[in-house]
Amino acid sequence: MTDPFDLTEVPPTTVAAEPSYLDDLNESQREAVETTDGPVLMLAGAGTGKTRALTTRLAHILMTGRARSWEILAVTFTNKAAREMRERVAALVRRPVEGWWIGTFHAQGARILRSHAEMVGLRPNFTILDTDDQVRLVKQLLEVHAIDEKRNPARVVLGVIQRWKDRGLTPDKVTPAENSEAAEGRILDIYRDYQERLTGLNAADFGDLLLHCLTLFQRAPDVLAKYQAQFRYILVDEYQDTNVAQYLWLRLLAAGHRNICCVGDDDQSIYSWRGAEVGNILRFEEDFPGARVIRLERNYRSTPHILGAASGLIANNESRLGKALWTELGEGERVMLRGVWDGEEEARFVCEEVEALQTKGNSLSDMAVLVRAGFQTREFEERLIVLGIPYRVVGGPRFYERLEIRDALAYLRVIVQPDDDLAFERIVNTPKRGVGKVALNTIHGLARTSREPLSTAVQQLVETDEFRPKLRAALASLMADFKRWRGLVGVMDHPELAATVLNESGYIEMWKLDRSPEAPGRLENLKELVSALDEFDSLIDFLEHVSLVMENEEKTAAAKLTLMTLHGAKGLEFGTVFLPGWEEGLFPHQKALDESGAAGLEEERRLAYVGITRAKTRAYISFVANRHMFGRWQSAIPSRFIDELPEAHVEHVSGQGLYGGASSRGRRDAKHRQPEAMRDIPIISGAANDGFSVGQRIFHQKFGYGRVAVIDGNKLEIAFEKAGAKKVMAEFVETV
DNA sequence: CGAACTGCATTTTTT
DNA sequence: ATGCAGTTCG
Repeated sequence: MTDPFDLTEVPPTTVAAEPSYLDDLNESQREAVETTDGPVLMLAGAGTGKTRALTTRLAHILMTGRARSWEILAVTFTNKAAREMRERVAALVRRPVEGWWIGTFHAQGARILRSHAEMVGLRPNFTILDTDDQVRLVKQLLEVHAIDEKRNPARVVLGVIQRWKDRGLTPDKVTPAENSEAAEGRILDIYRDYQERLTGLNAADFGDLLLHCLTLFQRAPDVLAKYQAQFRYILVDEYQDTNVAQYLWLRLLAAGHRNICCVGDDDQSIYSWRGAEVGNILRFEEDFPGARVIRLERNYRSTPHILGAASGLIANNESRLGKALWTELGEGERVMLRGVWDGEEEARFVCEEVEALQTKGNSLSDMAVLVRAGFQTREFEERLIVLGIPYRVVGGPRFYERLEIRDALAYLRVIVQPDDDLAFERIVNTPKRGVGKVALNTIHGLARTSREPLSTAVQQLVETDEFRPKLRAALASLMADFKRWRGLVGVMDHPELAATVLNESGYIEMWKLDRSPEAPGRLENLKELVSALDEFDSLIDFLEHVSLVMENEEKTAAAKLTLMTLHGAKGLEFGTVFLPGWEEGLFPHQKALDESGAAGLEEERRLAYVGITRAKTRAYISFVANRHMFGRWQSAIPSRFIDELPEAHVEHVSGQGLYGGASSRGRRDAKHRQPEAMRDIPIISGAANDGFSVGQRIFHQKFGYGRVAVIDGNKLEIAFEKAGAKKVMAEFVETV
């Protein structure tokens, strides 16, 4: 100790005693915090204090002066996780934390992209599309390409494109073999056009936020180098959920110093269907040679029986890194297993237990029913209503995804960005202005031929006689309204402006006149939207927030029983967890088995593992003999996962032997396909708008034959033989 | 153009 | 059963 040359006892940057925040950590957590440099894989099992380790690590890097707040990049998947990390780090370092890079992959991607948008053909104020916009765009492209939407629904095509994006594939990188796998190899064309349209719209979808970054880093090594130098430390949460694009993004950013710490649990990888690659975490040591792998195996959440049941189950999986969770908690209760006749009885059983536990002093807020699929909540809700037990269903449509909110946002978008065609199209006939398919086609046709935004096309069309007077007046008034509203930006404060727009557009009125039961709620939501605007500095700020942070702000007042999907439950914990519906076909879900085979089964098993490990003290698993699904009764057999639970940790509670009956998993007849012969070919030939001369005889689809009277640019005044004098766009006139 | 009718599929979800 | 989307009728 007194040897002046022995520096091993003295940490490089701290002089005094060890910082107190390290005291609360166990040995492996501490190792994860203090191994600041070089690649680290923190394998953190369920309930092992991973968030604590991660946030403390971040704080440690700051407090020891290894980096300043803007030099640490911390990425998460959800805004919720990002917020939690921010709050916890802020609490640890106890000083304002400005300008730091803690956020979702997408938010960070967007932040980088806004600074270098021009490198990928965008302007810095690009729009971020929501799913709705994407689907509508793909739909339009399918029409243009005359692809049968029955065989290739827009959602499916978009899915293929998104999976490509998840894998970091820009259109030029998609191989012919991959392209040929769906829709007769025509999706790549759609993908190309889709990207082109996005660029034209100055828009990016979520995948682009990362993909464009990759392109940017490749095209501009100096920009990449700048970020590599800036982010001296990188932290990644839920690494098992990263897709290839995110992996490449991280690898590029970490390439220099390799100070990257990835936290995850291969046993909790349940998102492969949306592009997550478990391979990323399994391959970490190869990707980052010399990586330190630190296992967090001490569990602070669950009793030994619960851990034993979960561990025994997950041990049936082949591809995993392997962990052995342990706990010092007392033994506790075994996992309770119950078989019942049908879903109704299952709901009754669960609710009885809920009431019994409540009587014993357990709070409803500490119990949850975790289901495989959303429809399963229905039977529980019915029973809960009968018994008057308060509950909440997590995972319904989120605030910003509601129809009325999207409509309202579309109005605001058109005000801020007049050439936001997707938004414009959404609201041009909402409320009804008499704009039908035909009128919309006309507008689209003009916009396409003259390469203008839809709103410009409409502006031009209302100066002609193309539309019947009523429609023309309605559109003219809409365009005038937009002009006026745009004039109010900066004059009126934005919540007031939003209210004005919603009122004057007739949108509010539309819902007031609507007598459906949802209408009042929708009006409520609109009010909420307007007041939400208050918290932002401008409309633009607000719209940026909405596209990236689609959040459900739930005000939790009274204690309620939680109903949600297993997927939704990841990362949460409850004293008591009910896991109903453990039947073959439902869990593991037939679709997962059909589509992904053995890998699908393993993912379902991980989902089961996630479910059990949510429980602190009690877990109930139940299954029925008969399940009412899709309007049919099906006899069911208990899930294979039930057999995989170690006997020592489970207990069958009364009501055994009710299941029986062979599984009758009816194979559906192969459906014969209907050849689709009809195609809607656009009628209007794109005749160039030049070459007209006064007196020339022409033909118009709607007004018939006539002669050109006046030529005003691309607007023509025609003396029609039957319809009289009209102003029309040259695009819609054919020479005879 | 919009309302009524018919056929059809029906997991999981974030940004 | 149910809801959605596409087609047909007024």
